Amino acid sequence: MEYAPIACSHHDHNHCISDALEAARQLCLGRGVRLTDLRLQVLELIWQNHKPLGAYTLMEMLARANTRRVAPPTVYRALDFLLEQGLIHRINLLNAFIGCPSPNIKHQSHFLICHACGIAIELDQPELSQKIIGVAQEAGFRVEKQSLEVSGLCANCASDPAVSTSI
Amino acid sequence: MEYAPIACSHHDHNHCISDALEAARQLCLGRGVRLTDLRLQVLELIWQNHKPLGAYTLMEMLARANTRRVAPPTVYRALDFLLEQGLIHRINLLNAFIGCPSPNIKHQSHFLICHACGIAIELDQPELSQKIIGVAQEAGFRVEKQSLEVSGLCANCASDPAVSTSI
DNA sequence: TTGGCCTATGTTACTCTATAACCTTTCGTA
DNA sequence: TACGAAAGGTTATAGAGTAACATAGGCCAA
Ligand SMILES: [Zn+2]
Ligand SMILES: [Zn+2]
Ligand SMILES: [Zn+2]
Ligand SMILES: [Zn+2]
Repeated sequence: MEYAPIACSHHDHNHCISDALEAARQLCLGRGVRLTDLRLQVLELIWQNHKPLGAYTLMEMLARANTRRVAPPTVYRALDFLLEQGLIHRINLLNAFIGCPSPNIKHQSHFLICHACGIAIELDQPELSQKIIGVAQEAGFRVEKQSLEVSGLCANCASDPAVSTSI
Repeated sequence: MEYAPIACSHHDHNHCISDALEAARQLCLGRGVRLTDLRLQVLELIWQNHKPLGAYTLMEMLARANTRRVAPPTVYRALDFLLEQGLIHRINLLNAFIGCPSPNIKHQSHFLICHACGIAIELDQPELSQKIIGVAQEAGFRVEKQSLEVSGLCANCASDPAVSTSI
């Protein structure tokens, strides 16, 4: 393996969570938008691990945490906010949502998705974004948003499927 | 504009349709799989233009053409077959399906999608596929399937939105 | 500090997308 | 012609997302 993405290796995930939440707080403060309790709670749930979560899974988690029913619009509105602020990405392949590790930097949505363990690894490859823009321009196309979703096996699952599901 | 994708220019679309259907017939014959009336009909409907169609839109079109109700599983089974054979692609961004112009050649699903006129332009860029595989390999990831969905404005819509909706 | 406004959340009902399960028909082959 | 497999029909239901309207909470100006 050339380099192990953090999502794909054993690591202190509490660190991922606290970093993400702190970044979100700073970002919202700086932009003058409100990171309400609900929005923060949804973001925290999404960051529970590196696997994309569906809106209805989040709904159940919210309902359990708050010991009351939570309806779809509640969670979708929070998700919409987080998407707008770039704090999460939507994985179209899975109808699911995942936290963005670098919400401060404007970038495209490029993911590696393991169909064995379910993790989604966000790529940070501006060069790839540029390449895609170049290819599009050759066709006279004006790019607004890219979504690259590569499915396959992550490093762990490729070497030992049994182990990686526990991460 | 550097080169105009056929989907994006005025062209004899009947030619697109007949080419696609003939290619499908040959491909299925060669593989020993059955291109039934229903499957052919769905493929033909999908090739109606270069815009992805949803399963429920196809259902209605089928119902109208056959003057009887058509239930979801009917169309989804046909779509599954066409997907398996590589005769169509699924656009996750739109929950919709579009005909593949080169089903004979194994390739990845790379699309430019215009949000103004709705057309989807399939890219043919093996070099881009390789680049993506390379980037994934650097993360120890074994690629099985790529889905690149770029949204923005096609050449027509970028220059004159009013015109292009009529293509 | 109060009133009013804007934003966020709650609630109900609904649409759109997709699949499970089971039955009937059709097709190719023995 | 009879049989087994594959395809299609039917009903019901799961899963994902939104519309529309009511209520609550924060913010600011008078
Ligand atoms: Zn982590
Ligand atoms: Zn994995
Ligand atoms: Zn055409
Ligand atoms: Zn267009």
